[in-house]
Amino acid sequence: MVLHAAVALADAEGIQALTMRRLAADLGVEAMSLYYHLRGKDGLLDGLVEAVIEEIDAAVGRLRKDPINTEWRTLLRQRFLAARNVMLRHPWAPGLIGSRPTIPAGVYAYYDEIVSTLVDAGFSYRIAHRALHAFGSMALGFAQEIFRPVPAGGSTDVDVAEADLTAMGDALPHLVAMVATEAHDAADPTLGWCDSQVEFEFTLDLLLDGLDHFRESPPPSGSASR
Amino acid sequence: MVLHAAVALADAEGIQALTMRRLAADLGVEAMSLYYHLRGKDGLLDGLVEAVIEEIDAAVGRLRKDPINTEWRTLLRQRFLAARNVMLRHPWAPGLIGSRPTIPAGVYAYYDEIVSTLVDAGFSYRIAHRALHAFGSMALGFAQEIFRPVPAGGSTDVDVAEADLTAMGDALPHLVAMVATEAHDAADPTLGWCDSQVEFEFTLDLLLDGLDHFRESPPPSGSASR
DNA sequence: ACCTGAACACCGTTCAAGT
DNA sequence: ACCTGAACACCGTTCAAGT
Repeated sequence: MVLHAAVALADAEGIQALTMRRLAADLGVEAMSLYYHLRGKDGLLDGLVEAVIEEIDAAVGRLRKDPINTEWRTLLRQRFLAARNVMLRHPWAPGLIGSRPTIPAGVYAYYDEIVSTLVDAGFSYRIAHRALHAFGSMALGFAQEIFRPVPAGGSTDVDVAEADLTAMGDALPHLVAMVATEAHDAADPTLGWCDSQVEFEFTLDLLLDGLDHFRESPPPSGSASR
Repeated sequence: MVLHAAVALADAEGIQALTMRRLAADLGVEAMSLYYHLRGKDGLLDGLVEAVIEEIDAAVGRLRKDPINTEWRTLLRQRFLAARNVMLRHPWAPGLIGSRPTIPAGVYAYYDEIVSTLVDAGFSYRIAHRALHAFGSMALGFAQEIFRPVPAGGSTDVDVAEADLTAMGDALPHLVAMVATEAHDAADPTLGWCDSQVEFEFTLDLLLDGLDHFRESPPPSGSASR
């Protein structure tokens, strides 16, 4: 298994040691042979991301079997702790996922499950969407504008993410429904369905409100919540 | 100014286009000339990070002049929004800061100011520390274990961050005090002063508690906060 | 079906040499 | 003080050729 060897190499010596030539050497083969099995280095990196997602899914699957985890709160809590454990085993993973120019399908499926948990618990799609942003790096160890990626080299096609999602169709029912709802309700449709400024401020206020309870001296007047 | 040209190049064509040879070409010079002005490519990247931090500091300095911003909440809120604006101009910056093997001094100073704002508002150092983790990517656009970096290639020296901090001494009074307090109070000192598992769960519960208020259907029994 | 050698266009960097 | 050419050890990748 070439992917398994790649994960082992990245774990042992860091992602910068994962080189086509080095990976081939570990497999006792010439670098050019890898191109028969992989779609270049990008294919390799996409494979690594999928492998990590699968590892998290496996851990979450085990959690699901435990009857203790039926409540949305503990379900998400356990899920994120499981994801964190996997990331601690593969410290290169968050950075890799965050830097991939295209979002591997497994990541969408992962987020779809989170939205599913939230809406089943009584959250609206709008709040589920905000929760996704708020979780940020808690969910997969990296924080990025998932649904409107800035491709690091220009080309800010606003609709690309939406097109991607609807193309994926039935496999991601909750994400598709979420996007549909948000796009319909949007105050200014030209902004696209996801106004990341609003999401950012929502998360920020969530944290500031929560932290405020831990203050040990009285508020210096007029510190009402927003 | 070589740093200015580097920022312009990264802004225009992405960080992967920022190559010693390409940067030199933009400056009308040979690649080898850069080594006279820069400590290699690492020196260039460190310089980029410092430049971005300075840009944020400049924006925050302007905010400070506005008498509206005296309360900790609005002060931090405005600071993070300013940081976000800078990051939007330099989309490569969060990833770069997060991937740097060593943390540039300006980043420490930046966090020192945040801690200062928090303790002045009545937060304990312990909670200030947790707040720092909770803000995560809000503060600088990237999420990482700032104070115990995993250097992506092994070598997990637990005390390195603490040694760094104390060495920086008087320039970072609040950070130094925070580390001292936490190290003293630590239940298990062998863990180091920063138990990132605890920080992770604190942030997670902060978010889950905050989100719970937005649920639209009643809790399915027994959904007490933790 | 699977692997390979040679080659190409790139990297960052050193070093002795130029002005 | 500042710049340079040649060279080195690396990258990812193509392509025609082997078995």
